[in-house]
Amino acid sequence: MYRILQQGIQSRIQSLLAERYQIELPSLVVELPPKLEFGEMALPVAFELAKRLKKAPRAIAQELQPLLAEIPGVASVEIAGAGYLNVKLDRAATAQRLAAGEHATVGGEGFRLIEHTSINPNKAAHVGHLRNAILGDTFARMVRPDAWKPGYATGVQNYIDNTGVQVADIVVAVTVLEGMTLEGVRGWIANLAEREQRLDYACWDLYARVSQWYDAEPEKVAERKKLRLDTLHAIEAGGNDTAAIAELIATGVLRRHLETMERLGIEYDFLPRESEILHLHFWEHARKLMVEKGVLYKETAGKNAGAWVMRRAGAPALAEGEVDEDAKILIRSNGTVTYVGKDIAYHLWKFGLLGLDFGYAKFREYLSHTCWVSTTEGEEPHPSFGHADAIYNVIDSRQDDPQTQVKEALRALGYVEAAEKYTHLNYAFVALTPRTAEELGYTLSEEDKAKQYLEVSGRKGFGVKADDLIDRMIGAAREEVEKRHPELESAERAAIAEAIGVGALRYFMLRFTRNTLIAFDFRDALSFEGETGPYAQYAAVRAANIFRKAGVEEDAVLREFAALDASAVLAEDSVWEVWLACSRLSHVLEQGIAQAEPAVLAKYAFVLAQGFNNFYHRHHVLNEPDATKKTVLLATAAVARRSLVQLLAWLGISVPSAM
RNA sequence: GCGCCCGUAGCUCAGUGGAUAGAGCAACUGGCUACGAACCAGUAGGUCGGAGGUUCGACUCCUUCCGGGCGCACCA
Repeated sequence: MYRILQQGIQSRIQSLLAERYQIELPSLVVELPPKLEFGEMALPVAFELAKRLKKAPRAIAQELQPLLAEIPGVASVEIAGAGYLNVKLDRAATAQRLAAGEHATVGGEGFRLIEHTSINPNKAAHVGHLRNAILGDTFARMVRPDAWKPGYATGVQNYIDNTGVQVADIVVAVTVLEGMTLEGVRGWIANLAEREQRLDYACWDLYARVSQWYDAEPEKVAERKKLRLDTLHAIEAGGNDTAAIAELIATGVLRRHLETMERLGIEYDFLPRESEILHLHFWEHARKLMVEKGVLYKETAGKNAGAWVMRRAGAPALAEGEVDEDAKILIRSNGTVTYVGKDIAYHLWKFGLLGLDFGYAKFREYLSHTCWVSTTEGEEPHPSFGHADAIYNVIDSRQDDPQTQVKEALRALGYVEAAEKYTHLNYAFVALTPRTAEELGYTLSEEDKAKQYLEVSGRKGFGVKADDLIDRMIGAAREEVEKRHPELESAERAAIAEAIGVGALRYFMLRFTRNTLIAFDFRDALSFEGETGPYAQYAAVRAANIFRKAGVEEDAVLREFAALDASAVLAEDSVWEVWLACSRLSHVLEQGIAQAEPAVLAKYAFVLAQGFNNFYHRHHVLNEPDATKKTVLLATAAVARRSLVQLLAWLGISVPSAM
């Protein structure tokens, strides 16, 4: 609603300026003033014009003032300071439109592909993976179509590197360290399942063990590393027991990852696997394309002689005969492809530029849709997943370089538009505070204890496992629910605790902007007070409680409200502030999408909840003697609750039945 | 060496070139016979890492320096 009014005022001013001064202002700043006494919208436009018109800002503001005051929805315009134009809205009119559900639409054409999670399937997911998945899932919720917005057609995929060296490591661990055969592995997995033990947890320890084992005896390092490489090659080749073991473990661990993520409401549409990129020869096609266009060339001199390379983004032009030793190697001298090479092929596929497609098979059924996995053969019919118009890769900032390289390959191949629609949704990694590391039972060196944070490492088995964290969050919520609501049935208490625990976790991962490094600490994460998910949930629950106790329906209240003159009640700032905050919903969503920054919404959820809690405390709705005022207060609660529930849904946070 | 990110209250973080730099936590004061306090009100807490520059105006842009982190492999 705020956005609609804002757009109206913007276009009005733009046409005014064009008429009067023949000035084109493509973008116009309209900001929310720091205090309500300055109105609802502040325009510093007079400052901007002062130089171009060679007039004092205040004089310009005075000229614009009466013209702005005529805009529908605007109650008054004041000039403040050196030339701010402060707009006050017609509160009652704005509130009526808001109550009727009017809001700016968000959405557009084109298929958007969001890739997130992408955990190597050789160990349990940890807290760093949670940040990735929660960021990606939230962004998908912000963008995709739903009951509130048309949105953008969206596909969510989770890339599975099932043939990488990490998988080879876990195969070495079970075959060499544990001495299992293919049959043995099958039995082991079945046995774990019977005892309800998590395969990914078992692999977590094995992976850490085998990583140490490689380097444990100096004279055997070369031999063991060779074993690892041979294992990797056997997996890549396929059609042997080693590959079968890898497949069993990778798929088993992948299923666990999907279970873990589903606990947080995170689902996927498609799981492209590296094994298919390999077996369907994606790279061969990409290579041909790149060689044809001269993007990929064989280096003949210098340190990279014999390898096939590609120039880096922004590399300076070369003189005749000069060698670019900084070029990125895509094919090693021994003929094998590097990670970036495979990634280029995969991204050509994403944009439908490769001329090849995966086979597709059903992998998992969610309540509302199917998740597909890549295969060589595949089944028909299947949905289409490539041919994206825009892509978003949720990948940690440590991959900035390779990501830039893939984008550069697209650009160099002439796919400039695709390169521009390629967003690396990057974020800083998650580390652990020394205190939390010690709490988890790791022994730290004095040097480590002094650090601000410690980097998690799957290889070292150092980190907080995702399921453990989720268990703890829900457990902590459960304790609170038991205390507060002993009267409720156990199943309901469990459901409430789950909503709160998950809400707290998701909010915790979203409240930091993407490039803020999170030093994870249990004490912070387990807090349910202040700027947290439960705080926002609580505000929504309180609003719902009003209606439960009053025994009236929100819709009925809003209908009644539509027939009222609410201006007297809305003149009270403590009431109007809630409406104003709610009116910014689509504005903030649009902003969050434009910046690809879910933290914008998380922050806003807190502000909205805070506004409502404040209102709740100042106005005792059910005891209100004046009938008109009571209806307006009820409508305020209804709109606040509706806005909060919608906003939290985009954050993947549900509102429990009680708190 | 080159590239990217960060430095804001005791701690954790917000802050599209614009008004007196804001929250949460922690500390201290106060508020439940209420739509249940997972809440609210208040107090205290700042050379926005340092120095220059651009601008009517800089936490925000530029330069430089100082701290901290990450990335730049014929590892994946």
